[in-house]
Amino acid sequence: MTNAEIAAAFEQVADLLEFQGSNPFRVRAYRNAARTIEDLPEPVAKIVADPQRSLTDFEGIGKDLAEKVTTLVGTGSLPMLQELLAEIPESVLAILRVPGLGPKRAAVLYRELGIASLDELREACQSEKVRALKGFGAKTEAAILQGLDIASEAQRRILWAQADEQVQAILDHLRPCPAIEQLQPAGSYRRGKDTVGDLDLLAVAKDAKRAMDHFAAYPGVADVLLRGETKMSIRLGTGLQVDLRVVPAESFGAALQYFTGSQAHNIVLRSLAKSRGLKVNEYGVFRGTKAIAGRTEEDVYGALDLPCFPPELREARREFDWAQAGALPRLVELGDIRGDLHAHSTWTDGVATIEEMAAAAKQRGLKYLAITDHSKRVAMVNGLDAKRVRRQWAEIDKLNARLKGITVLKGIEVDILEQGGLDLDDDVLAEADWVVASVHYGQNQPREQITRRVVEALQNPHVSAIAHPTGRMLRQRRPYEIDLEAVFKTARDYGKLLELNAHPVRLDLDDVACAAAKNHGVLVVISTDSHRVDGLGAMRFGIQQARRGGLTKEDVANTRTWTQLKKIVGKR
DNA sequence: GCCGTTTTCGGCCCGACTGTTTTCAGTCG
Repeated sequence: MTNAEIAAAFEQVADLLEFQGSNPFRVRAYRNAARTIEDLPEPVAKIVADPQRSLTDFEGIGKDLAEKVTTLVGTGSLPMLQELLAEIPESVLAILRVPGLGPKRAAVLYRELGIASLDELREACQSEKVRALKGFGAKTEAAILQGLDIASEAQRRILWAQADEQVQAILDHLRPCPAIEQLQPAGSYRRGKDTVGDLDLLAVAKDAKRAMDHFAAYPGVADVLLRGETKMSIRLGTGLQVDLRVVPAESFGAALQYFTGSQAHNIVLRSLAKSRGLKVNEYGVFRGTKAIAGRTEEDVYGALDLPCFPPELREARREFDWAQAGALPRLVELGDIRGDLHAHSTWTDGVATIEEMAAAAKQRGLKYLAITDHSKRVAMVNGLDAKRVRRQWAEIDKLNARLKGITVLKGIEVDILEQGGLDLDDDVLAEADWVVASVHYGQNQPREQITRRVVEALQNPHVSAIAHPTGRMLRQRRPYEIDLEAVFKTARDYGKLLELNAHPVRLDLDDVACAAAKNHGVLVVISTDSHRVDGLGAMRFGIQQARRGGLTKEDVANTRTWTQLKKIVGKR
């Protein structure tokens, strides 16, 4: 069983227990354990199999949950979960996803009216049976019906890049408002999560009412969900929910800290404060009733003797341990990047010439750019055979002779063939500065076969890196199945790199995988896989993920000069 | 169910908003 599957089982247990009205802290214990396991940089099965190690060493996993994990790994199922499912139909869990309905009310609906599915819920609301229940009323009934519509509207998380567009548009709308003095987006958007569920905006305003009126007048607003003194929620026509909070200037830092989250990070922070006789809320840090911090985030963390964590690290993973040890990693930054090592040109499916790409890279301050067009197997895009790639490289040599301030590397994105092996002969690859290998075909093969192909490619002396190693290549396609553990191990043993493809919809090496690579001592290379000049701008998406994975400048290969880098990958 | 510079019991983050209440429970983040 994979970590994700084990985590999902625990999440389901938590949902069911919550529905049953169990001790909320017990529910939280299951959710915490699910998170811990999901974030683990190695397969939990490996830890279980190792007699030297114990699952209870991990945060939030005690004796009981360690046993349950062992059961799940060994048998693939969990008796406790089966028992819960025998008592409660799985379909009721969908009801918990309806906005405004939590475990308490869902349980009343199930107990009093036998409602066990979304369809039954809609039916009961429409026939006005729900309003008769104690604690419910006509307004609640209407709210549930509206919530049902939202739930069925595939209300899923959107990609960070899509959220970014909407954030910028809203900020542009809000900034001219004279009542607003400070404005800052928070939430998972600020933490740079690969996907965003809703947006949180934070403002300091002379006049909260005017600020909210201005917010409500944003042309993209479809619906005002709620509006109070300090908080207002709207839903955009795009389906995205946006919350605006108005806070006093002396609380701005505390509010920014609080609304940036994550929730798990805040829980740890507040517990820590409590153990020191302090209280943290969105208005500040308090000793008794006296505020001792709140204006800036630095003050808030500082009052607790903590460094101001970069938002990307605030996930209650390891940041508090790092801070305690005084060893918070200095995360990689966009400015550290010296070169881009995956780009296409008009020779295959790119839309810009090599020279145009090089000029754009130089303009972005890069010192080198590898042109890695496809090899011949990708016939659809006129992939390069030995003859054409050599012609391209001769042209790059000529180009380099007249370019100043940037070096174009002679690269290739060589296909890892279905039956194994690479799409170009070793004598050709040997002439390249930079070789990325990737799986484009045979993605439905069994896990062992794909793993073998990639591992074999990593063992080829001419290969520099594997592109999209987790197989998350296209948004709409399911990633291929691969034994990442084996890939990390081989990459480490052979001194090869794994590529974090920074395309906004192709986040192939996510934050957890980045952390795992680091854990295995494997360097990551962040590349944009650009097919056009503005594609080079996607580097920032990759940086975000790498930062979330705790990667420093040293963990990312393309922060090196090309001279340093080619020693790492053993090129001439 | 986890956890321990108040350690094996008794805690577990904290506040805003809403609707149905007549002082508060439920939900959300």
